[in-house]
Amino acid sequence: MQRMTRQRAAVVEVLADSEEFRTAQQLHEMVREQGHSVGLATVYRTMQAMVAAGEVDVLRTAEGEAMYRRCAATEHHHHLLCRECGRTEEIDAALVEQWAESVGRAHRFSNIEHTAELFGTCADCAADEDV
Amino acid sequence: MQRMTRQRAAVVEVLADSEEFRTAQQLHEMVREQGHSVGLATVYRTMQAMVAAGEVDVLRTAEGEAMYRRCAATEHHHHLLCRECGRTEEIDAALVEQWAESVGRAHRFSNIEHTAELFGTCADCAADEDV
DNA sequence: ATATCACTTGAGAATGATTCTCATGAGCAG
DNA sequence: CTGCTCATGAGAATCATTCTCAAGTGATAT
Repeated sequence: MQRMTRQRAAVVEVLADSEEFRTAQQLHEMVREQGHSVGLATVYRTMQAMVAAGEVDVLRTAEGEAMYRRCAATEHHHHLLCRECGRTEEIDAALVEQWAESVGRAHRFSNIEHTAELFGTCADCAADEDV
Repeated sequence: MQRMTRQRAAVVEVLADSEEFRTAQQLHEMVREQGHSVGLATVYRTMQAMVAAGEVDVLRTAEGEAMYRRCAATEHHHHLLCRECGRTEEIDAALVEQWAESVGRAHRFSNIEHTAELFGTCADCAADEDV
């Protein structure tokens, strides 16, 4: 049902060019820097649709802000995010899945979901701070 | 430096009587149901202070809303939260700590922090649904 | 008990992210 | 090309949270 519009294309393109997680606001600004004119509401709508379609990852900062990133892997996974530069590593976490399952079972909870994100300072940024 | 005021006492009491995680808004309402009059801003301020002091746990719902709960354990830990009734299990997650550390090291990230919460349906609520 | 004073409070304004409204615009099937 | 329907955008609306600042009140010394 999704129509391909100029706006949607612009948002998708910016997202595709970006390695890291971005807030909707950042995406909006990036799109206009590219010369396109797209409403903020449209950025939000596009992100919602893509999240629903499993085409992007979402995560929440400690402040509760949503961040989006294109997502190649369709399987469930987690992230390690540099809090300085936003660089993101996609990490495999079979361990966490197992942990979640077993803890859930131990407490007799069903239908377990979980969130898990790591934040840190990447090697490059840590080096910069020594200056 | 924390003064004990009527308002702060009321908030602390409501929190103490509550087993589960509550939003600031819920706490505010509960306090007034108890007959006390406390401003919403004060609830937020009190929660901020208690979080800083490590006396309460915070977590974010998928929608980015903050929820608070009194916290006996002073050590770092995680939660398993029933999405139906809000019931909370405090879980030990030495495994997750180790995982976070080792993943961080593997990617040469320093100063690792992490979030991890589990959501599910507890046995009681699962039983109710069969009706 | 009293005065003192810095820390608290509360009502409402301010902020910031996100969602909604609705009139207008534009894909796309026929 | 036409028409129908969904998409868009500007701004209003919503929601959680924080800020502002005048007025209130613990804690402490007197």
